[in-house]
Amino acid sequence: MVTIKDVAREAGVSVATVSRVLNDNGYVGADTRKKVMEAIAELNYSPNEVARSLYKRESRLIGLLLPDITNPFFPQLARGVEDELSQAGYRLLLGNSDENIQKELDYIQTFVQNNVVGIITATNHVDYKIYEALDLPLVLLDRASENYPAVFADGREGGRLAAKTLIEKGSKRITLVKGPANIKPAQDRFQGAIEELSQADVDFSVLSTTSYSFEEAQGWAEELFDKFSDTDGVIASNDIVGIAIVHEALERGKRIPDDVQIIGYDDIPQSRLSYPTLSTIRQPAYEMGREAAKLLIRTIKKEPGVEQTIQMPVELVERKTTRKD
Amino acid sequence: MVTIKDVAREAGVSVATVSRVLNDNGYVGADTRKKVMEAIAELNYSPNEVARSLYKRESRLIGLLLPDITNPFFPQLARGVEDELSQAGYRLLLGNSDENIQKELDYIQTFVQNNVVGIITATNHVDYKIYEALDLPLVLLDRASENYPAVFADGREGGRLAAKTLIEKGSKRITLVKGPANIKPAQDRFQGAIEELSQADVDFSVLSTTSYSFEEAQGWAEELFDKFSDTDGVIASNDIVGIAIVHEALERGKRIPDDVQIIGYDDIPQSRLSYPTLSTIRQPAYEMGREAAKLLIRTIKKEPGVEQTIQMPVELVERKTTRKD
DNA sequence: TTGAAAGCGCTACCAC
DNA sequence: GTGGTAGCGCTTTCAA
Repeated sequence: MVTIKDVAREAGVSVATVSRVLNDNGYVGADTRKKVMEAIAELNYSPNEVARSLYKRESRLIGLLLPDITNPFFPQLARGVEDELSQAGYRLLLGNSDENIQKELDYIQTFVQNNVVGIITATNHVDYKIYEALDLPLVLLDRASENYPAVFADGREGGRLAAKTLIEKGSKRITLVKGPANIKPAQDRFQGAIEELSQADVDFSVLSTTSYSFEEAQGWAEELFDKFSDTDGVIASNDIVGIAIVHEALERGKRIPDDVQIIGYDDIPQSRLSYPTLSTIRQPAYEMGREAAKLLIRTIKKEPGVEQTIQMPVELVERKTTRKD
Repeated sequence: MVTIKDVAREAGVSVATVSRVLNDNGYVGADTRKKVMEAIAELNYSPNEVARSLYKRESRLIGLLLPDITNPFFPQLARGVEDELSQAGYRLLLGNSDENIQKELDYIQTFVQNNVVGIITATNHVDYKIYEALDLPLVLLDRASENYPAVFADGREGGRLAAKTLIEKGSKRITLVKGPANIKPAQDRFQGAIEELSQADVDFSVLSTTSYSFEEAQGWAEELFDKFSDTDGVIASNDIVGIAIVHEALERGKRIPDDVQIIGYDDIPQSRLSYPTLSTIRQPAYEMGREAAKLLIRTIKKEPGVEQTIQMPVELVERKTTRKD
């Protein structure tokens, strides 16, 4: 490993001087600077971040905590976060919590042990006690909060929009799929949909589900049509479940959208590849990730007047599982 | 921040002693140990990994370099890696390279700067010059190599299997979709398919594509049926493209699998949610991730006789886009 | 069985 | 403008 000492020796100056040119602060004579630069290039030196981090008590690392990168909504978030962060010179320490509190605690702890300068968490099972004690910039992603900066989409409005869409397009016996109870955003969109459905002149029923997983989605879809075989409009808890429902409807010989309309939630990339393509409520996941990263960077830099909360717009994406008018 | 000094003071011992109980080495009297443990608990102390890392010149961090987490094949790999690694007490520094050599170099450099103890890379655009100079355990994931430990699935065999399947099930005018030229595994499976097709008594044609992205998949599918409208069997370059092709075939009024059979590659989770469900060649992505992590850990620990290379089996998953016999 | 102290690579303060 | 050096939190000799 080549260290600052080697560079100093090579350039015939002191380590202090090398450090100055490295960090571009303090006075350094033009030719001294040149010598140092040459030595750096010559030795192919790059500073040890660990030593820096130790001294300055802060790294260029940021912790990102996700429920499960395997759920196609999260890679988008993660990518948005990374793209913004890496551009600003930060690197990502990644953890998947599976909404398991112990894993979450473990990751938070190692984030701290590694001197991260901030944390972004998209976890729902948040135990505020840890976060409270955390003396670190924190931003919540895909989750609202009164206590922390947060970036999230308007779930309630999204739920309303989904319901309104099906109602306007003529569904009369709507089935609303309720996502996992412990996932806050799932409940928000559920509430929004309920509000809208309650005010309208339609029958509706609710199917309770406890997961978003690919493995189980098919099961929920079957259960749905077993229980509510005559439904003519389904509001899915997310796109995975929505795609599974489309699939199952076709399997049972229903015509989409004539016999049954289906609307998803999230707008994951594969929704436009389903057949028929899935109408859905879009959350701008990638942009949410970017915004969260920007917000975090601003709070790290202690910029004044940083908004506590960014609510991203939700949007109807009309494709082929809803009727044309 | 509570440091080892605080603990030492609280316990009435020296920092050396605290360090000894922390690392469980050297002699420590039973009651001294007890006092220290109590102080640690009392102060809720956990050691600063950065300081440790600096002194020992190695961290508990591992760098993971991926082309793009947004491509659904990679979250599975990543999750496998993480599950295995975190269990062994390692944490993940994550980077997406987009197959861009500069990003790759940047990430590698910061991995090194942060004292990672090893690197796993699933990048194809590998510039061996950097890796050669790297004095660090490295394992290649989803990529074969003679020079480095690697975990990958048998692409050639997979390609063969895909072709053989379509041939056996009666396709006579097969279209083979060739994946991006710079992606090694894509070429392996392509070669395997070519081999098999060449030996068989069928016509076939090749469609060249340059990406795996969701955005463009639809375009490839359209191009395919525009150019080869009478094809009765398609070997897709991966499942994303496969799903897009299924979609487009249906759109054009073709019956699947009667008019055209389609076989994908990877077995990403959403393949079983497509309609009809996609027959495909499965790569055990999650397990590949785990194996890569295990392999890395073993080489880090310098265990003797570590295999240089692990080839994972590839497997036909028959679903609804191929005929039943 | 324990403590003192050097030193990991770097930054920042204080002299000159 | 530049160099010497203390010190970031920890581990590991070396002595006692």
